[in-house]
Amino acid sequence: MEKINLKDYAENFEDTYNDIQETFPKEVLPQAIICKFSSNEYIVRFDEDIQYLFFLLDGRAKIYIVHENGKRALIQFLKKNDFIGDLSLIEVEKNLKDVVAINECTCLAIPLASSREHLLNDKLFLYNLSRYLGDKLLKRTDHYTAMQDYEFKNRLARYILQIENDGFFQEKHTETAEYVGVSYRHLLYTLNQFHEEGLLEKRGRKYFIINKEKLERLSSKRD
Amino acid sequence: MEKINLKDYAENFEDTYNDIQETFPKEVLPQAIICKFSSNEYIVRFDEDIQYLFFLLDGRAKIYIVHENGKRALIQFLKKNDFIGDLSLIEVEKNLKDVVAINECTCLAIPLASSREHLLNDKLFLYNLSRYLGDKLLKRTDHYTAMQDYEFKNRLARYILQIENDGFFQEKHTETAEYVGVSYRHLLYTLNQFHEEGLLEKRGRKYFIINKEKLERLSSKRD
DNA sequence: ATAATAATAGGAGATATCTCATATTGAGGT
DNA sequence: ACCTCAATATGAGATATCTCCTATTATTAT
Repeated sequence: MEKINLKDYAENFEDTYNDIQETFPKEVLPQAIICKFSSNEYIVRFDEDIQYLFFLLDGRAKIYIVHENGKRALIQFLKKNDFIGDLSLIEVEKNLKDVVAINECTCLAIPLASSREHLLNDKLFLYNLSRYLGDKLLKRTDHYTAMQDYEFKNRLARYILQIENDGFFQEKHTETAEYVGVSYRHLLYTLNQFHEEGLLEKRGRKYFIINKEKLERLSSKRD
Repeated sequence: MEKINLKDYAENFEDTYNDIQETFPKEVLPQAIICKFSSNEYIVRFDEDIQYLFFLLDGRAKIYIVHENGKRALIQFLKKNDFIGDLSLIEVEKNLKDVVAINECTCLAIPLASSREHLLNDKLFLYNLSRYLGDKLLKRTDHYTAMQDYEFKNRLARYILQIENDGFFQEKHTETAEYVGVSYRHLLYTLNQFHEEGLLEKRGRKYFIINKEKLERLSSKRD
């Protein structure tokens, strides 16, 4: 992890810095720094205290919950403008999560010890935080209730459409399996099935969507 | 649904009224009323606009999410001091949920139209709302990730211990099945299995826990 | 009180999904 | 460039869980 002075960062990324100034009360910024994490680096570990509230400025990361039985579930992908440590800030978190950078991640890091009080006394920040948490709650609920009410091929179709890029589905299968909550083996079975049914085509190790309509039908219906 | 004047209610339930005054900014209370819902009555319907922010003062209710494929999932049980309509208040909700009273429910009802602005400008209320949402997010995540990482008998053991009363498990099987996310049929299989393994005993139509330790072991481990 | 509806209960068979084993290929570190 | 570890791929067999059916009790509503 590499630390950068916020001032130095601000000079090179004016637009992002403006966003930051609108999101956080000005009292906390003097203490904030920029942290850069490299791919696969842990931003937060489930068994260590968290010292900062992070705000993701660039890059992608993923949150895992670690269970006592050793299994872990990928519960969310993080992107620009997501918080890390929001639940620790408001002190409701009991079990921390693992947060791992997927590619290089640039984060604003606000020290909790010195800034908590400022943050929790800022009306606008609290309002935004509520909305952020509410939105997260809804998305997570949708994700998980879908697991319960749709069978896997429907959920997979949905996920592919959601994360597809230029018609290509190129997520790591290991990660996909953890996120959609099935075994790696079964994911491959279903991907093959999609292939045989003429929904996807394999190009190198990526899959290309060749029948988007059918995929869309599958994603929202039974079938 | 029966409406009661807040003043009248306050006279009979002083303690609860004190709680209310601490939870909500005083500007909104003059417009608030008390609503009583009877057992199985809908407090909110997924296809109708919500006009009030409700705060549950007494009784139990349950939230369902309704999916396009017709299935619905019980996502949360509500009890005293839970909000209903919190996500609509902050306007992040897209798909409403069904909320159904389990027994008689008494709610404080605050009209959204006239009170939204007051609520969202009150620092203390926003702080409490954030904590409430954060806590809800954590609990819901735990519930659902457990579905993914533990097999059903573990989850059922956990649920029984969580909701047991004086050693009796007496929830409706239909509701339990919807909440823990398995078919009614499979729930019965597993309950019978617990019976055969000497964990539960059937008394009338309730189950009585006769080996709590073993149930606890089952609830947190593989096995 | 009686009909109607919801909850409990269990049988039989189908299948979605898992576990374990094994081989091949790709990427990161020194 | 070489080694190691992670990711991809697939087979075979086991099982957790589902769907559909049919009775028998409770509850609720008229």
